[in-house]
Amino acid sequence: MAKLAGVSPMTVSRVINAETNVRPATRDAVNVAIQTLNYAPNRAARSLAGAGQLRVGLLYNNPSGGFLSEMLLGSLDQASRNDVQIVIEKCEIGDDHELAVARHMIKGGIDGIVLPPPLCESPALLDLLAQAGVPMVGLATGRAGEGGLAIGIDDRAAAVTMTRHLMDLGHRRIGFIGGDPNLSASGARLAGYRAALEGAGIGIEEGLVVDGLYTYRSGLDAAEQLLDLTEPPTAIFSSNDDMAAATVAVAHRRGLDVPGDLTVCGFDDTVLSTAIWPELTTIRQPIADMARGAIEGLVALLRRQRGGDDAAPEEPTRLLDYTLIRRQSDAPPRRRPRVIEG
Amino acid sequence: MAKLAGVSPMTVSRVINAETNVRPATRDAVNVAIQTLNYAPNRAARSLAGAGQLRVGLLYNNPSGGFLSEMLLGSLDQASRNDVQIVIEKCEIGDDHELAVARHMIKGGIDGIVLPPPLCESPALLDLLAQAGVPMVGLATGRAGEGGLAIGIDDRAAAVTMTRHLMDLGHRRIGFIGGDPNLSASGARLAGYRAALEGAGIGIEEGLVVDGLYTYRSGLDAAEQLLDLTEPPTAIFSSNDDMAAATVAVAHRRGLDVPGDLTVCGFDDTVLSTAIWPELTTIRQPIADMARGAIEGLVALLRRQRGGDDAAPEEPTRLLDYTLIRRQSDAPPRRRPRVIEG
DNA sequence: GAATGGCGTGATAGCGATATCACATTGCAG
DNA sequence: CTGCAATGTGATATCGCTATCACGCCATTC
Repeated sequence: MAKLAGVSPMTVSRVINAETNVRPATRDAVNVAIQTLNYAPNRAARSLAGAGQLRVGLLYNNPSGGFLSEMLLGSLDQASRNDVQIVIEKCEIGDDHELAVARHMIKGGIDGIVLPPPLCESPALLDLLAQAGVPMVGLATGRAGEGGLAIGIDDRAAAVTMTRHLMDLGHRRIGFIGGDPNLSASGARLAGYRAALEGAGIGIEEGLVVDGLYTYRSGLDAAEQLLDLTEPPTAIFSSNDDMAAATVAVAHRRGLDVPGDLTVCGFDDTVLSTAIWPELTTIRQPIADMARGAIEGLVALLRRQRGGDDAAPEEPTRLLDYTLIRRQSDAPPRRRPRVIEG
Repeated sequence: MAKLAGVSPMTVSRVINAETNVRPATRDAVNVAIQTLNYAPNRAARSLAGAGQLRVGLLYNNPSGGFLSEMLLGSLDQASRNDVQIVIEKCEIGDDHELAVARHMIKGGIDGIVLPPPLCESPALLDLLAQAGVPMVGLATGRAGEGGLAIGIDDRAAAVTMTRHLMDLGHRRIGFIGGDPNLSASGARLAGYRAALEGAGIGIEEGLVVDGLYTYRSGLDAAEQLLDLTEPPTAIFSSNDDMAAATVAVAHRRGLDVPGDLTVCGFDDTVLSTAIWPELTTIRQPIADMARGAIEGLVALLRRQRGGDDAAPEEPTRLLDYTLIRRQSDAPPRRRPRVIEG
């Protein structure tokens, strides 16, 4: 019994059902106990006692393996806590395939849905869900849909943090590889980069900003373009790890040492960032925590609805903390080109 | 209540469960009532009172993101089909941390456990589980523990397939980067490589076989070693994708084109294999299917046990099909070193 | 400073079945 | 006719959770 650890029988139930009227401290205590005991509520007892089981959908597109597994881990963990059934489905984007899959899910009888990027930014999909009356929560995004929830990090602030970090190392010519302009996070990251530079009194040089698409290949092209400049940057800040990894590859192919000759930083802290050498300095998003929060928020919303309380959530978008993970891909710039003295 | 019609609460249960000690007259009366009321017992209540739901643990160590997410996807899918609860936990290896986590799970009351590599090859862990009487199933492995199940691919045959593929392209000097010798799969892959070469009448040159540890860094070292040979290989077959990716990086750093100057192949088809350029030709294991099979097998075993039937499974280890995925990292060898003619 | 109201928490009573044991019956031996 | 199995049936506790209401505490309010 979780009650032994915490000190309450009923309160556990409240935590499990993501009810709102539990003091955060108490909630945490219960959660710790849950984790410790590896506790999972008994379905039979729950449904016997009343509360039917909720089913939430998780529709994903094609995030990196690291993102996907963290998302799954977090969702599952929280789902088992809340005794929510999770229905997972993958979709392609385009040809309205995402809509077809979503319709399928809705017909399957889900009560709510979790959408990671880029799906959480598809207007057609959001419309469909709104019409079907299926509440949704956006994962790793800053923008909540109509009446929906969102959970993510402050991308702009994170980009500012990273850019400042590079300036603190002494860099002044910092290249930036942007992400897919259709995603709001891309704009936020670019804005952060700009703001940090301007805040330091360093002008923006448009040649140092190159667009990518978040893919390794696009990173290859972008890096080539930056390193082809007559006065190339001493550091490159890439909007995700895949493109940063590509940048490292290009640098190596050109005989540049990373981080000796070129500092490279990524964003997202995916597996890739530690799978290559040197390992990437990057920004870590707490994906698993976001997923937990997404499920929890959705459950709370659904239960509130079920209880007849139709009030919208007070705080539709929740921001979690990000972390700058420092690894081996950054260093101060060399003072000047290497010259053999003698 | 059926009892109103008949006149008994408990007796109904007896009738429903076909117990013997009910007088025919009473039984008939109850049956009539059942028919009249169109009564059906409540599943939730029954399982609450009697047989509980199965819970199986999934203990993982630190597989790549791709492996993890596929494993999760497959397990979940099957778990929801079989109405099994899954408890997931991560552990480190060493310091007996895996044992501690396993004990925790056992105390948490799991009925069986799924173990991906390398955990499925830890003797201490297998011992612990055997003593606790927790059945286990090994995932992506060829070796079943004592009385346990295993599901995987035929690593040796897969390595033969890949090696033959390289020979079909025209390669004769094929380097091999081995994996952690503590895992049985590593030995099987090496054996397959050897068998294929010998089968083609090509002798094994020991200098072409280098040990790695499945990590990117170890791949870096191994690749350097192979390419430093006075007569380097024209193709390198690496025991996993991480080391293959490292090999590509080393080749690029040395100005070698992949696959023009060097063919590189991996094993596992992890995300990494498509995250880099050129994308890797590799062997795909159907991880999700394996996970499904693992859960399914475990549930069957547990239900059989619970039913008192203590017969061991007919077929403790199941092999699934692998696939050779051809991408852009392989090509026929160049006839001879490039020479400028003129 | 007493009254009021909101909020977090605990106490209690089931949900619909089964296990277990106690209680009638009955049958038959002594 | 008494005594004691064997047999059929009911009473009760219990499974693990949630609904509901009552309680104590604190912050308002006048």
